[in-house]
Amino acid sequence: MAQDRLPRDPDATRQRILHAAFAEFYRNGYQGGSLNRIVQEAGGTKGALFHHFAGKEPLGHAVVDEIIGPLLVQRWLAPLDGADDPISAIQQAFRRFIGEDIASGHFTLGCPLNNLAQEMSPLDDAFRTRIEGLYRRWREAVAAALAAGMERGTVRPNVAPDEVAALVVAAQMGIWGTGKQSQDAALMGQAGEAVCHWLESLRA
Amino acid sequence: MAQDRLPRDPDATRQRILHAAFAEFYRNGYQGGSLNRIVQEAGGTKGALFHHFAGKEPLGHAVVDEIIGPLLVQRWLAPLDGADDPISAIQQAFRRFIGEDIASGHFTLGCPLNNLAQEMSPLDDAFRTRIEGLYRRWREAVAAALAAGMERGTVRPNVAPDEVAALVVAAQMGIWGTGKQSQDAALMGQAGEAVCHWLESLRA
DNA sequence: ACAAACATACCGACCGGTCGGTATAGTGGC
DNA sequence: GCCACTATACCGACCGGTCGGTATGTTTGT
Repeated sequence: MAQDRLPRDPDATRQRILHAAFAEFYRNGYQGGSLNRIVQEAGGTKGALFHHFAGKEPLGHAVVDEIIGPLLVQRWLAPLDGADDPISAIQQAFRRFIGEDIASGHFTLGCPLNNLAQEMSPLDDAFRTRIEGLYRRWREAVAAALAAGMERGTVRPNVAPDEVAALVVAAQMGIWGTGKQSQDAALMGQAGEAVCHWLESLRA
Repeated sequence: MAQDRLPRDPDATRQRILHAAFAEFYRNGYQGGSLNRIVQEAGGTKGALFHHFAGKEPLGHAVVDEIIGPLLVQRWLAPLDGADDPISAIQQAFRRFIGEDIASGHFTLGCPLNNLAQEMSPLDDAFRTRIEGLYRRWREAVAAALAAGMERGTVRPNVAPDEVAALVVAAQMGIWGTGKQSQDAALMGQAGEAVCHWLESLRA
């Protein structure tokens, strides 16, 4: 049979499947996401998917570890690294990514990490633990940056870094959730501004 | 055949199915929720379910309208009615319901309204619109209470009620989402305290 | 150098099972 | 007797996952 197969490239195939899975789960959730649609979107087959991933669940874990995790670091953790003024850094991140997700229209799909977190946490502890690790790193990074800011004198001395970090992350969940639910960009922006005003009140 | 003869009571049957559906969707989501499990839990059959509801989607709508809606009113809207001091009323609601949901263990399942909102908003506009109506009422009630508080002199004059209301509701989503994700009651309580401290800063 | 032998990458038909939904028969209350 | 109500058997669609098989490297013996 004269099959015109694509030239072999296992890594690229794996990445195509992984990105298709991310998009499918982002749109339809993990439970609602279909492996058939994923392989179709990736231009591959079930055989290829099950060659690279042991099943739907390991595929979901790989999406968290290899796609969503790095995305979180890039968006929310990297800007805090060695920031003299953590409050401004957090404000800038909120304003920038709310703006970007509104511009791209992605805000109607919410936050990929939060989507998976809300769907899977009560159902599958392996998912929950993986996701919790990411959120914990996030909260710890915010708290550490605030504590450093208190040392440097850019953050009010009587704030509790852990408490503020818990609300910063919770607010991100809620704001992206608000955008996804309402599909109202202005409302999402309003909630973001409210966070920025609250953070402003924490300056030294 | 010796059937255990339940007395016929259509309204009670409908309510049993409705409450079983609420519990099933609360635990497994709408897409992951199974009609077979619902009728089993309700002690009924598919025939009874499809007699009282035209299908899964109308059943989901009824859960929102007849169960979740009243729950929202009772928890978050009623305490604001004619409150002289809206900030204290909101703080009390956060502290009370975080405490109740931790005590009951329900915090690991998140907020029923937010769960449905996050799952269904991008998938089904009929769901989204229904849920959005509830959230809009909530935000409007908070904003109105704050505006009234400004009139009475219990709220700082230079706050934007709409903005604060957007963050109050977003924070509720995020805090219940944090509890569901982390399954860490202390962390959820911490985030709640952070909201209360923020609200404190808005007093006149 | 070259082919046999093996490992990897991929294909797509097919599996059992569950899903939401339907058709129809039986039953109790006005 | 009628009809709202409930029960049961059943449907096609789709699910995640499996499997036999094939095409494409890579290694190895001579």
